[in-house]
Amino acid sequence: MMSEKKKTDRRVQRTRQMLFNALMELMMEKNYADILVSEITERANLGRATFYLHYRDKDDLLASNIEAIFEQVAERIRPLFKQALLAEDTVQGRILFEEAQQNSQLYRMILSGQGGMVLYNRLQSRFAELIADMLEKLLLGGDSPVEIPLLANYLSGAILFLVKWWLENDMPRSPDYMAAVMQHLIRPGMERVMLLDLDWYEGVGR
Amino acid sequence: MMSEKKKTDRRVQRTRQMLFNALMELMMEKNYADILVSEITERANLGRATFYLHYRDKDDLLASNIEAIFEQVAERIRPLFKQALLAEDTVQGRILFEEAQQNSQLYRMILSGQGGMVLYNRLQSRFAELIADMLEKLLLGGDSPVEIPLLANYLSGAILFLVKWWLENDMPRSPDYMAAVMQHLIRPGMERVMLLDLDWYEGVGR
Amino acid sequence: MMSEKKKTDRRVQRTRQMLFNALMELMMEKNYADILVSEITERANLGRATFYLHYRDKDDLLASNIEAIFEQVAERIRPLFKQALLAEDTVQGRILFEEAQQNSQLYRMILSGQGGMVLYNRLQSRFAELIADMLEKLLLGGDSPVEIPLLANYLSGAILFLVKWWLENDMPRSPDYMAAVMQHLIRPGMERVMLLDLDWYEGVGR
Amino acid sequence: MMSEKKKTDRRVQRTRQMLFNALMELMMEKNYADILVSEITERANLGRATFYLHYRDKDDLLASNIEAIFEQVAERIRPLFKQALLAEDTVQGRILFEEAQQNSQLYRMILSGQGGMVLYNRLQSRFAELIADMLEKLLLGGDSPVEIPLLANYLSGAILFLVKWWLENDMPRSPDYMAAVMQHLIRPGMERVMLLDLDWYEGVGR
DNA sequence: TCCTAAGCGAGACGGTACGTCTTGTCTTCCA
DNA sequence: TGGAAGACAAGACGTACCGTCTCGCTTAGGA
Repeated sequence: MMSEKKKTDRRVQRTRQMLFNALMELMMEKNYADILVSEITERANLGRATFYLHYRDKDDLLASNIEAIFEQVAERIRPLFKQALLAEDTVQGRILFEEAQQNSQLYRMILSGQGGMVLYNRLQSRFAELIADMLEKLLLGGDSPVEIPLLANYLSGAILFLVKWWLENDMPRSPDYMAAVMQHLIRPGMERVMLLDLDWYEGVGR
Repeated sequence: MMSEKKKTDRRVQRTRQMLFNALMELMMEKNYADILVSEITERANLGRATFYLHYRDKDDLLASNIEAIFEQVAERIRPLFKQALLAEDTVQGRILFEEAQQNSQLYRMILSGQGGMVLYNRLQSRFAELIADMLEKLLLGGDSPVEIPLLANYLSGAILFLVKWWLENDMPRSPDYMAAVMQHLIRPGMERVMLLDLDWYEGVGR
Repeated sequence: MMSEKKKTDRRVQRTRQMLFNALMELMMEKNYADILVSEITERANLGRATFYLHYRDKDDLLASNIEAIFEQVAERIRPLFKQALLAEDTVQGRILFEEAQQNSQLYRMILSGQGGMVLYNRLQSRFAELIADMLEKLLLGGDSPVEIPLLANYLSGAILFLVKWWLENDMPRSPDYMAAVMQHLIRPGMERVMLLDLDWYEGVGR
Repeated sequence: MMSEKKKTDRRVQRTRQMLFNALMELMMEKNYADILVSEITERANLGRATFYLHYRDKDDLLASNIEAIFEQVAERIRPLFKQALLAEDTVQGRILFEEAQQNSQLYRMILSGQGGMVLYNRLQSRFAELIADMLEKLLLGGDSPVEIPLLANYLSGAILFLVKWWLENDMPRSPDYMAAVMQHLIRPGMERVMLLDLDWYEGVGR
């Protein structure tokens, strides 16, 4: 019936998975730019020609799997944003740093730029999207005095740089501590901005 | 007597300058990674061999001039931080966005990653250093409840992402507006954190 | 009982025939060396894997069928040699050129080298063998003053080059004419050599 | 002045010579078709990329040097043809076989087809040209009853196959002997053909 | 009539050579 | 002496073709 197709598909899927796994492994060890196709295939126990059967080049391999990666990451992170940033407690923030801790190698690789600009930019923009979604839900259709993308980018920069700094310095504080500081740094400003009224606009030549 | 030496030196300086200028021009046009040494020398009207007379490779050319670049940038930005972040008014912040506006091509190139991770990371860390310096001066030897590098990285992420978003979206707001929003977002949190007392530490398992 | 085998055999034979036909067709169109296995199987409406089910490679396909080809050619040519070279008339020689004319594409392909050196060499050596056989029969057990292989190679070179020239120049003369010239060129020398006596040997340091 | 150019030229010439020498060496050892570009450059102590700096591919290397080779060969052989084929004595013919003997490896490689069809065909056609030139000079402007290219091809086939047979059988006879047999085989026929008169044409439907 | 073994198509895969491209080194000459 | 010109080695790239393999489909014979 369709088992024929399925078997071939599975074999192909397995090959692609092995290639991507090899790439990810290598990205943990060295700069993305310094990784050779032959290193990838060697690590994946595949012939170099096989690589080109599936992907045009190294960037294609990354691009073709990057979204799946971020979908996983987003899946893990999304629930954290439900209340995380504006909540009284710091539970959600703590979970964020714990998540970073558990996959510290991955996040550090991406955030420190070892995975290349494409990966870095994709993580950053995906993160900003997640935050924007969250902000919109919080507003429940109400208008924000300041445009959401601006706020989302501010938040993503603030949070990511905190995580980056934390990971690059080998996590010198507890997730609890980081979450608390983050909360204190971010929430007051967000609350202030959300409450800005129209009068304020006039003064700054929007 | 030594005018001969001097002339030679000047000639060398001129050659190096032309190489770096060519690189900067090219970085405005395409990804750093895609720029060839031959493109640089061609644009500089020099032989390719001449390049290797002065620099080991493309990265060396960038690295050898990057600090000079950032010194200029820092020189322009440093005064802005004197009071910028904690001041009541938004004058300094406005000047920051105006600076970004005037050299928008350069900053956009760097912040969007077109100049490569090295340049991006160097800008980011240099920026964090500037902020850290400023914070230390503000404290006048007094202790900060939260370590300065953490705060400096938070601030640099927050500010740079705001600038990045602004430039990538073709500066949809006035520098005034951006400075005001930034001020509202950042200052309350900073004030809160600076006032944290020791009691607070106990709760979060430093 | 054996009809089972037979049917299978026939199917296999048909497949092999189609592969060889495809190869022969392609050899008429382009250099043997430039022909791809995939071109052969495509032309034969077979899968590429099927090719390797029957032959090791392209050379194997040719080698495995080449003898059959030459058997056919030899069958057609053999009778011509009965008296051809030493006869008074040129009937047999004319038939030779007529044969070449009828299969001009094939012979031209082989003789001009389009079929590769293997085919060319095989035709040449097979042709020399045919001539050697003929010479031996003519001698009826008597000794030749000059060794037969030498003569056979001389004759095969002389004849094949005449045919080759004729075909490559689009047969500018009639078979009659070619046969007559060939006769005049070859017969006197052959007669002379056949009549050489032992005295002659002494002078040339056999 | 021009010594600059000359030095570069010489270096290039030397590189090309080394490549060609390596190819010739390899052609003595194995089939032309089986020789790899990397084998050539390795033998020539050059990088593979350097090969492509000078030649498009293996065939180009051969083609670009083949004429020089044949010019040398022709230079050595041309004088032999002054009287060789129609003279009473066999001196010239003996010299031909002695030439073949001295460069037996080269001629055997070419004639047995190890050097590929291109080389074989080029030698054969160049040889026929030499003979045609010689025939024309012999006729001193007088007309030949049979067109010269036809005769030249007959002669080149006859002679080359004799040489080929002789070399492939490890020169079982003396050059003297071969020259004498060749003379006996060829001269009577050539004389006969040269004396053919017009009456003869009518019978064969030119 | 079914069933079973063979021929075959499809296509993934490892391997090898190709021809191209860019890099970094070197040498020779010129200004 | 600095720079231009350009030959060269090194080595990764992406492509092409090869020969091998596995997996099902088809089909023709024998049960």
